[in-house]
Amino acid sequence: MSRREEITAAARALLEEEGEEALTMRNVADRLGIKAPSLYKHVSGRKEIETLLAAEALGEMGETLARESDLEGMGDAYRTWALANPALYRVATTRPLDREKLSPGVEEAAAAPLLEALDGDRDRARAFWALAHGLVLLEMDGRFPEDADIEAAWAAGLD
Amino acid sequence: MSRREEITAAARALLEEEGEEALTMRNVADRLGIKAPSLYKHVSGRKEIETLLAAEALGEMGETLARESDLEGMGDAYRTWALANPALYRVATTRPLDREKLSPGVEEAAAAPLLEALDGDRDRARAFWALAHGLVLLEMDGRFPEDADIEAAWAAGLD
DNA sequence: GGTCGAGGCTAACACAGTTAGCCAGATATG
DNA sequence: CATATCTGGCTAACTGTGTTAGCCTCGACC
Repeated sequence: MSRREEITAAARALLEEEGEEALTMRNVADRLGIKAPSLYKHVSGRKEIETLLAAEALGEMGETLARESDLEGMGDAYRTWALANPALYRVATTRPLDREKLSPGVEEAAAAPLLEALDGDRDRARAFWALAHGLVLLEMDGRFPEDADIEAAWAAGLD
Repeated sequence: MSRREEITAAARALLEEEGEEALTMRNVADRLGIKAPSLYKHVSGRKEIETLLAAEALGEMGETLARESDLEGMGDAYRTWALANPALYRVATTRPLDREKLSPGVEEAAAAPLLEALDGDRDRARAFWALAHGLVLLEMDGRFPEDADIEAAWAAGLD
């Protein structure tokens, strides 16, 4: 496990255990028994850590979707994963990620299962993605009252 | 124009002209020819400024939607407004807003036109909202390539 | 065995939000 | 009219953030 990977792991643990605002250079360094400036020997800064996390998250989401066969299953899986990893989900999907540093193909791989389930129709895939993304974010942010889940059925109703 | 309103206006101008990360207490204060600590005589902190901005934004979005009659028009209007006010849109719709301080009814008013266009079907209204929200955020974050707008048609296709 | 890079460290800077406490001027009160 | 109070500004300061500069040590390699 390279130092970069250890940093990514520490960052992720921080995100899961203490939430998004706990992802600071000093906290990450603490987890590794190190001082914050030393992190810069391995990583260009906080943004790069976030990019590493995004890559990891996108990979996992792609795998998760790939395990499903139909759209409804993918919707459920998407929601379940996101709600199980809310802070990581936000880091990975909110904010514009810089594709330079992202190893190429990560995004495509994440989208592939969905695209396949929709017979390669990119527009519908994007619409589905947007719907899932919107639902998850609104739910995470508590923008809905206490019902809501019927919308997963709506995603199915979409097709 | 009360001091609170002036603060809100300054914050909004900052958001529009210089982007989200320019929304700092010191910048807001500068716009008013004041020092940052003085803001606390009128506002409890940064979070409250964001709540004020959210209320304003939700109001405007509600008005914007109310001007349309069908779902497709609302989709276009929603997207147009969001892309014209990206930073404000983010502040208003991202992050959980505390409803305590929000004058009650603001949220309902924003949602009302959409709900009416859907004959009071809350689930479909939420699905539409989520779709629009997802599309806008993904577009704002540059998560799509350079096509995309066909999805607006998809929103129509949804119903 | 000397060289040198990898990977730690401390000190420091700019800037964020925020608090405490002071002070002038307007405003209200006796 | 004089006095008290309240409003809304101020400076100084604290904590926590990302980040940079520069030093030092240890282990690997010619």
